[in-house]
Amino acid sequence: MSDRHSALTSPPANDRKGATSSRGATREQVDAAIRSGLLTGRFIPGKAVTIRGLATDLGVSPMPVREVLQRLAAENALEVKSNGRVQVPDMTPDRFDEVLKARLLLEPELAERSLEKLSKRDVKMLTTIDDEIDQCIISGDAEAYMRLNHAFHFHVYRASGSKVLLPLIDSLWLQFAPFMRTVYGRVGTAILVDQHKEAIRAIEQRDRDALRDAIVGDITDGMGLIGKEILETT
Amino acid sequence: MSDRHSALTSPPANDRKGATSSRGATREQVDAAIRSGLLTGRFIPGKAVTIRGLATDLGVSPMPVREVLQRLAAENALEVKSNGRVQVPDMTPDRFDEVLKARLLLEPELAERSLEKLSKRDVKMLTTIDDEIDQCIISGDAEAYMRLNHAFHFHVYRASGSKVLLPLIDSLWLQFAPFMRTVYGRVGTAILVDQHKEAIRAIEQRDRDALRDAIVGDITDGMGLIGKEILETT
DNA sequence: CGTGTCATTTTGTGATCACAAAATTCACCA
DNA sequence: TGGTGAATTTTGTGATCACAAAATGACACG
Repeated sequence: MSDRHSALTSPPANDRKGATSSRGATREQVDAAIRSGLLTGRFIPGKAVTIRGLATDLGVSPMPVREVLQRLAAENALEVKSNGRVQVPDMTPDRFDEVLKARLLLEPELAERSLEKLSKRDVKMLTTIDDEIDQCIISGDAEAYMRLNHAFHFHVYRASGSKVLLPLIDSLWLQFAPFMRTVYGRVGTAILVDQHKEAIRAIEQRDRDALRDAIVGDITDGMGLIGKEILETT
Repeated sequence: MSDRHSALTSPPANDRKGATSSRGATREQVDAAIRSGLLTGRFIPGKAVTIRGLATDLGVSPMPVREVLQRLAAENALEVKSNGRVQVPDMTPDRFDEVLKARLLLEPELAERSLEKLSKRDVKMLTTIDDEIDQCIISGDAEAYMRLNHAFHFHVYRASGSKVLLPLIDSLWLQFAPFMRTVYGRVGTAILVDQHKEAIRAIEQRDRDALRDAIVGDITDGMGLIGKEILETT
């Protein structure tokens, strides 16, 4: 067994300390790897995640993995079952509905707060990201789409400088992302509608309400309609 | 040094295995202890929290403490500095304002969703808690007040059965509780106004808007006015 | 009296180990 | 052939260790 579940980008045991080797560097690397894996849907909901498995995949000892798994469990991105087993939580209709409503509650709010902080440079960056998103939708690259969609939203939200709402939204994304990946895998990316252009226009025009509407539209279009899939497929 | 910082209820190395010894029991015990300590203000903001210190306080090995600290750091209840040191985050005006607004955004919403699930038995329980709260305000027992106030709010919120919003609110409480404790220590508990009675009445009458208003009032009264202390004392 | 330096202690981190519980495999029998 | 039991492997957990970085304190010097 040379290759494991291969949910991670598994650099072949490359232990180059050339990068930053400050305090807790290994843990941060593991954290970033697993987080990225969750956000791009490389982990399948319901599938068990083992400490030793991830450790060998990432070429580190089980120790930092244990801590990271606890962190992600605290953010409800992972679920620790009663037997200690860790897995990506299964999505239920109730949970899906709750995450959707929570997103609609928090994200337009934070986007509006970001509005005044967003510069022309940010608009340029967002436009670049959005262009790449268009290509991903056409080419059907779901993983890249998810990564870029996350980048787009959080580029906006991060501008707010929020230290409270932003982590909450982060938690929400970690919760629905793995499930959405399975949805895209089933229905494809063709059904995706790009609502980002209206958001960009709203930012350019400094229109608070229009930005809120664009975010709301993006969330409902991205999750709302295709999310109903779980009600029939299960 | 026999006694440490004594931020915990330090049972004298009582290793009673008599209780539940299921998987991860030690970690849960440590988690509950530290969480409770944060919510009742037994940890001072800005003060460093050491792994070995807590471990010896709780009579366990550093290992479960490490994991719990990571968990709480993920919830922004603790802060890991660049040198790896863990401390209770210092409150800043910006952060305080953000937490306050986030509470006003989430808690009335979840309270409203709880409304239909709350039974007469719950009203009875809430009334009992509120009576004890009154006594704490009179006697000036800030720690008991905080514990009961938390119990009151979360008894309402838990009824909603929420698995998404509830953890987010949990995170918010962990963030502001330690700071509020220092506020109460400075201005006393006499200034506290009890808004819970209106909440109870709203629940009895199944009045959604009244419940929202009561929760909003409780949050603003409890945090809003006295929170302005930090703007002058700093 | 203040200040910089050096030795000591404390602390976090990653690794490894031992153990128990759980899951898995597999042989054996009805 | 199908299921049931034990044997084996896997896995999480708590503890301990070694190491480096950081904090602390002592002490000498200006």
